[in-house]
Amino acid sequence: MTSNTPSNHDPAELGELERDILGIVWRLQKATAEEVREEVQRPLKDSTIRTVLRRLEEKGYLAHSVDNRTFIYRPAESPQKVAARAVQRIVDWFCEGSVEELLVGLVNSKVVSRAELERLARRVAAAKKQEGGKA
Amino acid sequence: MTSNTPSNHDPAELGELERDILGIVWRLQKATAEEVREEVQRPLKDSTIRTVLRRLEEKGYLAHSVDNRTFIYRPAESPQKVAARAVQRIVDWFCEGSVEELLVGLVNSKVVSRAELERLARRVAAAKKQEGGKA
DNA sequence: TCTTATGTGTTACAGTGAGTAACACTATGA
DNA sequence: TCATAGTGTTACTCACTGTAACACATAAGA
Repeated sequence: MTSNTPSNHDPAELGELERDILGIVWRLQKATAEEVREEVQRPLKDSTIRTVLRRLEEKGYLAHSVDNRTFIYRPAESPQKVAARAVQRIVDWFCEGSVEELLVGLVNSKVVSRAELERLARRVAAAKKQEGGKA
Repeated sequence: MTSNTPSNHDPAELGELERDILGIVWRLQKATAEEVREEVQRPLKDSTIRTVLRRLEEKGYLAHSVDNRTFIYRPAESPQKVAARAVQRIVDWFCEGSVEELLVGLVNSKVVSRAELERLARRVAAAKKQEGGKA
């Protein structure tokens, strides 16, 4: 078993380095500590990278498998899923659970453009038709 | 001047108590420390409440006016705006800046239902027509 | 087989932020 | 003038994050 705390933690509560490293693993899809270290901007010791990777796994964001005694880390969840959970939290905390409120705010704040939202809605609607309404 | 750091801080980085109290002020629209204390579930000392209120103001979430030497706190920004900023951060961090990715994730994770998104898009489109495309 | 890389496990320490609160000070009303 | 209600200041603890050293194991080469 490699995953620990499934979706208990809050992605927004990650530190900056943790986010960076998580992002790197997401980008590379899978990575060893060494590979991550090559990607990270800051000059960090190997043990630092490994500590962060381990913590990310403890928090449920990563999982690892062992290839010939080398740890290969991979995302335990898709970025989309993690992001969605983060948004869910935001909705709960800041919008009293109303997604509409949130989305209206997103549009008003230009995070999402109206056109974007429309396009997206159409796209989603189309997808629904195709899939026949499954998840 | 009562507002300090306009939108510099990250709403997701608030602690639990801070979020609670911010939520209370948002709900009440305006509140004194005493009023907040009555709303908070935990039995907290007055000074605790006031410390948190002050910190929230320092962080730019609240502003206060003085009514007869009593502080009256009010939101410095709408919840929607704060939430939108929080979402923006999430998009930047977890979706490589792609809102589409995020929204697709939201739908897939059932945070937003397809119908909801469609409705919303229509609503937004309608609003756009009325307002003539202003912010 | 002995040694050397290479990689992991464990442990630690400093800085920061949040939760929590005491205490001192001030002004207002009785 | 005295108590009450409110603010300003300061502080302490805990958890988390960034950062890393060091010890241990094991595969590969001499």
